Amino acid sequence: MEALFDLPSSSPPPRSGASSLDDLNDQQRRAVEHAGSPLLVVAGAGSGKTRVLTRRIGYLLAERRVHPGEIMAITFTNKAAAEMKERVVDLVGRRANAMWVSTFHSMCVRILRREAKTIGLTSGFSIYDADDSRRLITLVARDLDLDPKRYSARTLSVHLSNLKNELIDAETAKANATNDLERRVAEVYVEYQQRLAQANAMDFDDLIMRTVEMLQLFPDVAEYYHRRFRHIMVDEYQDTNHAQYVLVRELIGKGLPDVPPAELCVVGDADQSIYAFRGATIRNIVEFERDYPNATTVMLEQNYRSTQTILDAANAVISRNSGRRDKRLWTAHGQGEKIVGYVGDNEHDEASFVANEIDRLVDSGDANNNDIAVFYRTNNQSRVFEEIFIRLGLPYRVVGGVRFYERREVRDAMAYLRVLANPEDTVSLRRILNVPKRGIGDRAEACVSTHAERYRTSFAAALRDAADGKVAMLNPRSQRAIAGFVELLDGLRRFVDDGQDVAEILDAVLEQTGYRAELEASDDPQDGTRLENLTELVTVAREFAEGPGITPDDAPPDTEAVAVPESGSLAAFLERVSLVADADSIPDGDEESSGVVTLMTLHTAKGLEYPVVFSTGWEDGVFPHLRALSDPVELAEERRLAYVGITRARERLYLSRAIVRAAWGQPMSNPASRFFAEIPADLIDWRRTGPDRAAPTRATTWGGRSGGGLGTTHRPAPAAKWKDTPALSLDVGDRVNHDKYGLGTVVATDGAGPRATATIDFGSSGTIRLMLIGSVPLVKL
DNA sequence: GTTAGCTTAGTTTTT
DNA sequence: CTAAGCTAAC
Repeated sequence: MEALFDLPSSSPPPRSGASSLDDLNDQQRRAVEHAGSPLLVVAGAGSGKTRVLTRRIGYLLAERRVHPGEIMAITFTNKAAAEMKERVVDLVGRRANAMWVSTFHSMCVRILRREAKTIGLTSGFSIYDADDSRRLITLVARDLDLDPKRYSARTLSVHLSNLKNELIDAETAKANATNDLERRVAEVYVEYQQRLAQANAMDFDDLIMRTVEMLQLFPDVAEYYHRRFRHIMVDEYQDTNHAQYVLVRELIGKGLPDVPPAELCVVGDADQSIYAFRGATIRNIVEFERDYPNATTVMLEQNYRSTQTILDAANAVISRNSGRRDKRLWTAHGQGEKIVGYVGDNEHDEASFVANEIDRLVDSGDANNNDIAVFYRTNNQSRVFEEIFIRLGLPYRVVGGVRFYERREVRDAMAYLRVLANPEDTVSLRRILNVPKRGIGDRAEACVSTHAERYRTSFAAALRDAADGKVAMLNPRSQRAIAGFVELLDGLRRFVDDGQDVAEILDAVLEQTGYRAELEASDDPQDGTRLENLTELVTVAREFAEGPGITPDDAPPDTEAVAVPESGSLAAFLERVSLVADADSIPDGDEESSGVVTLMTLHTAKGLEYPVVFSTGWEDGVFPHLRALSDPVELAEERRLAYVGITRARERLYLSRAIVRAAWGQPMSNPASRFFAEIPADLIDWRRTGPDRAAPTRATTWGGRSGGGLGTTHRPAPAAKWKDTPALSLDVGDRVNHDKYGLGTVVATDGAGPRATATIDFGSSGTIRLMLIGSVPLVKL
């Protein structure tokens, strides 16, 4: 949350010789100096890409006489944007503030608010996040009588998002639908967009799509931006989706007689693309040279972060992905320590190994807690680590998981604020209609909703009608409750009209709605935490309101009439919160967070680095994830995730797995991650390779890819496609032999395809549930 | 209209 | 196992 208040740091005087490039390597320097055609910087992990970006900006300003106002730099996170701006300010001073350095989304919001009139919007529109969007989809799907099993809000939401990421609008989707699912999705899409418009709201994907739409539809608007922005830079280009790709093209322009296309510089690493599941296309970076035929490419391969051992492991793993641009990271740092491997009997054993090892490293003075990070594939894996860390009194911090702004109580409070700012915000309005309980139940809500539909009016207007007794079938008790609610909102809105600050408004909301009182009266221990979170939110709001007068983008007052919300205002607060998820709460070694071990998913780890990294849960079915095992495309993405994980480590890397891990309450035995076999054996020092008693025979029928866990010699996995399913089809009663557990009898089977499992009685070795995926070291006798 | 108990379905998630 | 969503009884 701290990122909410990142202010431009008080600028030290510009360093003399801001444009001296002596401290850059040849490639970095080429990237900084390149001029005149589109530039792709392929920046391997740890190769100093942020440095190149900021220095390039500094160079543009100092040497090429570019005005800061002509530069737009786009990132994916607010944190990255704030960091970049800060570094440029350090380099060239305050005038850097005239640049636009922001995320795709906040840049679009800024443009959309400025041009709201052009496309028939009110500038105070709400921004719906995934949760809001899903709620609206649920409402729409229900109204369309869709079977919630076949068309879950989740599924629909994924499809809608994909369409928007491809810039396909509702009508086109409808016209092009070829099967039942597509037709249904298109129907939902059409209705959903209507409801969004009615609620004066946009979802995240709309922000991009509508900006593109506007630039394409209104050449004069586009021309304004073409004239203004002469340099466009995009960070993490491998994470852009199609819509963002087109947006960049539109911002650059095709060139006019007196306005050549803007100069483009993109930076990225296809090997670190791990967000394909959200629409990111590796294509954008891979095909850059085709998209921009006169483009220049610079490759940054020298790594300034890790030891050669770590880089060798990373190179070896990622080289298994096909169709990639070959790129080999190297360092001048030297070989360094071997990677430490560990095989635990179960996840608790694995976690205590990690904890003990951390203890040892800290005791011996090799590391501080805050030098250390523990990575895992999925959030639920953090639990075992937390348990043992608590037991041992090891200070830690979990990044991610349920985020502050996603907590129910915080969302409820924010929904009130949103309704106050945008009365038509239906999703927020319906969310708080009966929260806290005030006797407006499903039935009453349905009556109001029906009324709104019949009279083609908004839900908000229908609510007022209900309060006035104009809604059919509504019982007097509900009518009174609704009247009370409408009055409550009107009362609260007066605070807004009086120009009270966000904190005061929020406080009034919590007080007058009885939300706070309800939590205080509760004896549910969870409610205590909820109360704390709300207090925290009030604090956040207060700091925001009292913050020095800067606009949400840290932008200086624009000379043009820009519809940026007034600083510290309710609208500004809402915008900030909508566009900042607090993934920025990552401890970065400063006072507040020193001495704390950091736990996070591999995804969250991207862009970070730690002297000591524990990457855990290296098991087929966990990492790579079960859902990726049977799909080569998804498997390739998991491999990139492994690459990201490995390259986060500066000096020491630990890779571990557990033989048995509880999954959904049941113990599951997972084979070693196939990625183990992709790391040259001589890079790993196995601290433990499995149960001490085990001296199993290797089964060879399916390749025996038991990973390094057996401590056997490294054997490279065959390059391409593994048939993971059906690996082995078993029935109750079958006799089997397992590498580790020996002879057993199948007592139950469950699931099909990649999810098939068998519960097997191994006699003295116990009864264990196994996944029947390709690499399970099991043979049917 | 509310709530307790049941069923069901479970990656990752920068905005 | 756990959280969320739904049905059945207060």
